[in-house]
Amino acid sequence: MKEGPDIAQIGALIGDPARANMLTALMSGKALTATELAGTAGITLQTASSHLSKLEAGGLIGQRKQGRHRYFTLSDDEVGLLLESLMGFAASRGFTRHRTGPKDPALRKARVCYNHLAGDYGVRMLDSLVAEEVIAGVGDDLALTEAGGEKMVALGIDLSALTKQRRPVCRTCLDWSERRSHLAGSLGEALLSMFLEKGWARREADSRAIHFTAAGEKAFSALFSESG
Amino acid sequence: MKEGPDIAQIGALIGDPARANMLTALMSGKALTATELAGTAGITLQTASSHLSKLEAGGLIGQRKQGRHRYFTLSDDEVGLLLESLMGFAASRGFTRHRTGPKDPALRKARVCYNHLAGDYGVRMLDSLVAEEVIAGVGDDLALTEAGGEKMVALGIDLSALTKQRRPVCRTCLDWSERRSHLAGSLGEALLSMFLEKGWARREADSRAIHFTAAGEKAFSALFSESG
DNA sequence: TTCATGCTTCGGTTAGCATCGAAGTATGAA
DNA sequence: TTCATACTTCGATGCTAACCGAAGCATGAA
Repeated sequence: MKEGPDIAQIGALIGDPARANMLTALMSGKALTATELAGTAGITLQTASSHLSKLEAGGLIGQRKQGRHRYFTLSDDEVGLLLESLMGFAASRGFTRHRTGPKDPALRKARVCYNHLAGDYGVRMLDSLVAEEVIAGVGDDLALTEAGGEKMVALGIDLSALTKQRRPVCRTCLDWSERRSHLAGSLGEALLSMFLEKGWARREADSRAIHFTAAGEKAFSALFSESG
Repeated sequence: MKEGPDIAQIGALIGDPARANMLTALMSGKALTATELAGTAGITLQTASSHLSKLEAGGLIGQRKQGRHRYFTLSDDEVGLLLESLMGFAASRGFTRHRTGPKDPALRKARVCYNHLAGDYGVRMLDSLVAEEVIAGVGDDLALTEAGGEKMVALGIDLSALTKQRRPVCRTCLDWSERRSHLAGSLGEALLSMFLEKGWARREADSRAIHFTAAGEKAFSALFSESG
């Protein structure tokens, strides 16, 4: 009689290179079709289909049909957090797949972590939010302060929509490149959406990298300065 | 050219049932021999040896020779944190290996998480430490307050020894049964050691469960009351 | 209806790896 | 030295699962 949950099954799900590549691609937060995922994994459509049904059975991904396409996404934030922490661990043990390519600095600066901002910018943002006492709490039990809520509303965040959701508004996510926490949760998602909508930043195609415009950099730094 | 660290390799390492069982056994924090680990995994010594060398090559475990024995342990806190978070995720997706056996409530109440206290008691302890402002901080960047440090010294904790180590003094670890954070890091380890040394609690054999004595319960509750 | 696209299912092949028996090495005890 | 214990290495086996070709199903366009 073994104790506790079975980590071998999820390990095995993530342990296959093709599946790991698909999951990493889905960390971009985009909904991708089976064909696209097969491409990034470098396998045929049949094989990809088999992998996708396994991942879905394991609760790691979900799909929604739209016409004759099937769009796959990670199931929820939890999966994103787990994958990001696995990446951090992998990096700490020297499991890398690349010879530190040209994309690498961009990824470390700012990238999508499923649905929120990660990398140097993500960590700096959380640091600033804490320093300004917009967010308070210990461990993963973060919460918006009252004054912080007002600031977010002033920024144009629809706070009531966020709090209605079942998932947490604020949550930490261990950044693999910075090895410190950045902000996840529905607020983290809303802030990234805001950056993109306001044109402060745009997503790179086929990558998790986020590129800030010059104006965006300025606005971001003004809002989330290091001094708080 | 794939981006980021390679999560497939660690996934594969953890994904084999025999290896997962060994790692889970090592979450007890005890140093175990190859023979013992082979027993818990239900495999022969040869097979276990092969698995152990793979885990060691992957940086998940380390060994120290002592006479003709080889004692294996998890490499460091990081591995423990990762495994615990994997257990939480596995539990959330319904990957369990047991029919909620009799040991289960004991594990959820108090157990070893590699080298610190987890379960209901672990979470309550961190809550109390935060409420009493012994510990402050956001996300994983926890720190002892000045007053908190004095309290720990009063309890008999050798604070200078803890701060000399390279690893963090305070750290959060996501509890798989409570789905909230408990205290890890060198302080978390020191506190658990103290409980065991003072006879407040003892470890169950062949299990991660921790059993508190009646006197221990009382002392623990007095120190870490919910009201703070 | 006819054709094209997107994806799944089936069947058969192949490769990798977990497994164990047997032999080899190292440490300690007698 | 001799034997026993603890573990590793080698070699062979067998099973699983990843993989793809081919066929089937569903949706949409013409």
